[in-house]
Amino acid sequence: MANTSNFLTKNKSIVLYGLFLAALLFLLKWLELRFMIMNHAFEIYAGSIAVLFTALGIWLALKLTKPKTILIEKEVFTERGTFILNEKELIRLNISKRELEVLKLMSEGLSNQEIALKLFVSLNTIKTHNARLFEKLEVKRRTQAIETAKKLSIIP
Amino acid sequence: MANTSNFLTKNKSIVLYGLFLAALLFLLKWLELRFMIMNHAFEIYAGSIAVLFTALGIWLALKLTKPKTILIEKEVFTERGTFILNEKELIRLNISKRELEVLKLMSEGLSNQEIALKLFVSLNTIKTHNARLFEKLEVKRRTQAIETAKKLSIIP
DNA sequence: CTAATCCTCATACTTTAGGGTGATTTTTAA
DNA sequence: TTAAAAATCACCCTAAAGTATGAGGATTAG
Repeated sequence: MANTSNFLTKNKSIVLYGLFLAALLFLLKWLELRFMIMNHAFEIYAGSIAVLFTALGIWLALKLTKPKTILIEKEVFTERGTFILNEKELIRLNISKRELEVLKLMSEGLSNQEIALKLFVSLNTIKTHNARLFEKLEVKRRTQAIETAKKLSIIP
Repeated sequence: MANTSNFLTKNKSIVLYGLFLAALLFLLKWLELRFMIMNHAFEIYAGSIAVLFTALGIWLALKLTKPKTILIEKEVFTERGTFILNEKELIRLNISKRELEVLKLMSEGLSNQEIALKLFVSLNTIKTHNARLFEKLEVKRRTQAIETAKKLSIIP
């Protein structure tokens, strides 16, 4: 059932086109009879088909063309000193709140020991946070971490 | 040559009859074909029109409609203004060219060893420069030196 | 409930950074 | 030219940073 449904959904246009053709066949047969009687209906018939299928072609083209996606990077200038946290990057890099906190203090020039005291945790804890941060930011040193984080607007 | 001519003359009627039969067979076959085509000519004609005008419709749609585009605007925040080196501070703090050079590389996240290699000097030389820099900037660590220097517009 | 994160901490070890001291060689400016 | 500043380097030592591994408690999403 799921497969059928899926098939129908995916090939909706093709199915519709098929149904339309079937309907046309019936119409043809019916018109054939009429043709016997009305000799000059042929031009009208041909014209109708032309118009109908032109419309069908247009509809198909509009339905089936994939819209192009154009990414426009709009540059927004900010005043000096205006920091806007890039939350998308935080999510992308999977950086936790605590790690960000450590990163900030690190960028302010605090030593690991000072950060530990400020956050009421042990020095080892800060070191662990650092290691995780360096991993996530793909850097090797705190100075690089600060540089990268600033570029990504993770810290001011 | 004489033989052939003789044969044709003697059996003229038979040959003609044979030829006529052959012609008739051809005619029959041709009529049969024509009959078949005549029977279905209408459908073929209609089908041709349908296909042709479907194509025409598609072509029209693609030609005459603007290409479907979805614009995705991404805001990129850029800080207004460029970096202007604060020479007064450099003079005030009495920081030499070489020291500034080291400071810059330091802020880019390079280790002392990397800076030494880049500037073709020994690791000890870089350490000496650092010590002088920290003294002049009145800081204790490289991270603080970077912070302070950025605030003073000594480095970007 | 439970699997997955997150935060925490420890131990042991290596590497890098920084402090102190002293010295030599360029460069620069009076 | 000559003293001052700048740049270079060495050695020794300590402090801080970073790596690796393991592990327990708290929180949270499925």
